[in-house]
Amino acid sequence: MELTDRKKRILRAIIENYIESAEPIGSKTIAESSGLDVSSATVRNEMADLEAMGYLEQPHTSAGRIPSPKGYRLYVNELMGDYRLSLQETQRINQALHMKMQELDRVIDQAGRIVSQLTQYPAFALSSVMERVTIKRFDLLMVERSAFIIVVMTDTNVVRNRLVRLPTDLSEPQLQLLNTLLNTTFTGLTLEEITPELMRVAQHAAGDSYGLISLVVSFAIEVLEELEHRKVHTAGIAHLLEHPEYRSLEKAQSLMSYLSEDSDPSRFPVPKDNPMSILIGPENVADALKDTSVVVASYDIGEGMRGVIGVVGPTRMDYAKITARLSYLAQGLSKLFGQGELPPVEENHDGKK
Amino acid sequence: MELTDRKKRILRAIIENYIESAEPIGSKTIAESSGLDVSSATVRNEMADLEAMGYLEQPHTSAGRIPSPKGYRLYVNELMGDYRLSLQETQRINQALHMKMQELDRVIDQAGRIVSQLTQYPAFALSSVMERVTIKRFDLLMVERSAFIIVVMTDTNVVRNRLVRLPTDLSEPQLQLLNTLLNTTFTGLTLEEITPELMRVAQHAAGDSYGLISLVVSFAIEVLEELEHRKVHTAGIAHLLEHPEYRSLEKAQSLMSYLSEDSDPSRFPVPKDNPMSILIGPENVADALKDTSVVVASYDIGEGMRGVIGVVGPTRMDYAKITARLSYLAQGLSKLFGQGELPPVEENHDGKK
DNA sequence: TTTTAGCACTCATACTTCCTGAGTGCTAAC
DNA sequence: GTTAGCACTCAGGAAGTATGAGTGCTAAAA
Repeated sequence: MELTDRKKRILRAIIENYIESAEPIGSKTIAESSGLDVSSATVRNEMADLEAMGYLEQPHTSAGRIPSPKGYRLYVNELMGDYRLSLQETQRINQALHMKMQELDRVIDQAGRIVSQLTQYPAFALSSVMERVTIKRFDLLMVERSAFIIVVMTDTNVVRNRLVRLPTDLSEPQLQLLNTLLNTTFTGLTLEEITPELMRVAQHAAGDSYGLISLVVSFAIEVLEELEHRKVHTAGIAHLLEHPEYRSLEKAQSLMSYLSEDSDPSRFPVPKDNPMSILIGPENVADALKDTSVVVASYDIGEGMRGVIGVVGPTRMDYAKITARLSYLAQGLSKLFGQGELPPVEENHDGKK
Repeated sequence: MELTDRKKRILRAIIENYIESAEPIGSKTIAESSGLDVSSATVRNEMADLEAMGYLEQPHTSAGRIPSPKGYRLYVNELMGDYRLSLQETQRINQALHMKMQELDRVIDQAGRIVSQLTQYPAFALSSVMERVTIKRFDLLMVERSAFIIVVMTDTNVVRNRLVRLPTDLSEPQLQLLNTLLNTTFTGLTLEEITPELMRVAQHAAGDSYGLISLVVSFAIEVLEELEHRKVHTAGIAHLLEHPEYRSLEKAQSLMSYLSEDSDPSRFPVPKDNPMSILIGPENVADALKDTSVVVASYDIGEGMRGVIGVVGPTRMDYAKITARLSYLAQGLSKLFGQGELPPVEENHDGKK
C-alpha cells in the first residue's frame, strides 16, 4: 500500500493531537482539525490503512487511534515541522547558561538541571570521553607546615584540588622537589600507564619517606577515574508524574528507580554520530525504557571530551519542541566552552513554524 | 485521665504494628500481639481512652486505629526502644563512608546519597554555617601565557579552583603582584566586607587594566556565596513511591516537587541544639511537609561548619531504625572530618533491643 | 471495680450490573 | 474515490449490593 501525501497529513495530525491530549484520537477530530476537506468516513478509511501499515494502533476496538512507535519514527524523520524557539525561550536558555555555568567544574551536573527545567521532563547528563585523559600538571601549595593543597589539571582542562593534612611537618624545599618530580614523571600518563613500578621508582628517587608521592598520585588517579568512569547525573525525575502515562504507580516507579539509581552510565543512550538523536520506545535497548522515548544531544566540553544531555519521557513526547530546545542548549554549551559567543537570538515568533 | 503503663504498652504496640503494616490496627491484633494477657474488649476500652486523649485516630468508625502525630511524639520521646544496628549495618555504613568520601569536596552531596541508600527514604543534605566564612588565601597558577588557575581556600578549609582564560597575555611577575595584592587585601573578609569601593581601590593600586582583580574576587565571592547561601542536595526521591501513603499521585507529586526544586534551603528543617531531631507531621512548619516526618542529624565538617543530613518520609516511619542509622552515620562523618577513626563496630545482634 | 463475652451497628472496599457515548467497520448511494 | 447511514463494540462511570473487619455498648463474670 502506498503512503500517500494525504495519509501523511492525517498521520501527522493524529500525532500532534495525541501529543497534546494524551487520548486516542477519533476520525471526527481529524476530519475537523486537519485542514483536509474530507468527511470523517474518509479519514476512517485512511486511518484503517495507516493502522494496517503499522503507523497507528488501537487500544481497543471502540476507541480512537494512537501512534505506534513506527508512526512516531516517521513523524520525527519526515513529518515533524521545525519548532522555532520563541524569543523568550532563547533568552531563557541563554540566561540559564550564564547564570548556572558559573561553577564551570560542575558543568555536567548543571547542564542536566538546566535541561530538566527547560523541558519539564526528567533529564540526565553525563560526560563521554573520546580519548584517554591524562594529568597535564601538578601544583602543590603549602598551607601550613603540616598541610598542603594538591592541584591537578588534566589535558582536558579540568582542574581539581584537595587539601591534605600530614601527621608530620614538611618544608617548602621538600615540596618543591616533590612538585618537580611529579611534573616530570607523572604528567601525560593515562590511568594504565601509572604503574606500581613507576610509583616505586619515583618514590625511591624522591627519598620519599612519608609516602607523599603516592598520596598525590592516588588523588590524581581518583580524578582520572572520575573523568573516565563517567558519572551520570539525573535531574527533575519528579516531572515524570506530570504525565498521564505515569499515573500507574508501577510504571512511574520502575522508570524512576531506573533513572535515579546512580549507577552504570552505560545504560543511558548516547548519540552516536550526529550530535543529536531520538530513541523511540522499543528502539531503546534498556528494558525499562521500552515504552519511553529519549532525546539526547551532545556538546563539546573541551579537547577530547563531550558532554551528553538527554531527556526522558513518554513516547508521546513533544519531539519538535524538545529537540529544538535541547539542540539550542547543546549548541550554547559548545560555544560556551569554545570561548565563543552564545548563538545569536533570532527575532521570531513563538511556536510551530 | 491517666496514661497508665498498660496504655503505653498498647500505644507502642499499635504504633509498631502500624509502622509495619501501614494499615489501621484493630483491637484483636493488639490483644494477640502485645503480650498483654487481656481480651480484645479490654484493649478496645483502652484504645477508646487513648483516642480520647489524642494519641490515636480513627480513619472511620468501623476501622482500626492509627497513631496521631501526638502519639508518634510520645512514642519517639519515651516509648521507642533503642534500635541496635546489626553488624552488617555498621559495616555497610562504614564502607559507604570510606568508598564515597573520596572526593572530600563533595561531601555534602555524597552524604545525602549515602543516607538515602541507607534508609531507603528520600534524603536531603545541606551545610549550615555557624560563622561567617572568609577567604584565607589566594593562589594563582600560571598555565599558559593567557590562562591561569585561581585557587582559593576559606577559613573553613574548603578549597575551590577555577581555570580562567584571558583574551590577553600575562606575565609571571604580573601574576605574582596580583597574588600578593589579593592576599593582603581580600583575605579574612566576609561577603559584606568585600565592597565595590575596596575593589576599586585595589584595582587602582594594581594598575589593573584588565579587571583581573575583579575576576578573581568575583570567583571568591561565588565561593563564599555558595558556602553561605547553603545549597540543598536531595537524593532518592524515587523511594517515596515505595510507601503506600504516596499511592495517591497528588501527595507524591507535591512532596516530590517540594523536595526536588533545588531552591530555598531554608525550607528544610535543621536540628537546633541537639545533634539530632525528629519532626512529626504538623510539627513541620512547611505546609508541604504537614503529613510527613523528617529526621535530621548534623555532623561536624570543620571549623565553624556543620553538615546536615535528613530523611523524609511518611509519619509512619520506622523512627527507631532511621534515627539509629542516621546518628551512626552522622557520627561517622564527624569523626571522618575530625581526622579520627570511625566508631568501633560493636559485636551485636540485629534488630530491636 | 475491672475484665470479658456477646451482639447490633457502621462503613470502606470490592464486586456486580447496567448504561452511555465515542468511535469503529461496513454497505450502499453519490 | 467519497460520503451518509447504521449496526456494533467496549471502556468507563453510576448505582446498587455484599462482605467483613472493627467498633461501642451492655450485662454478666471475676
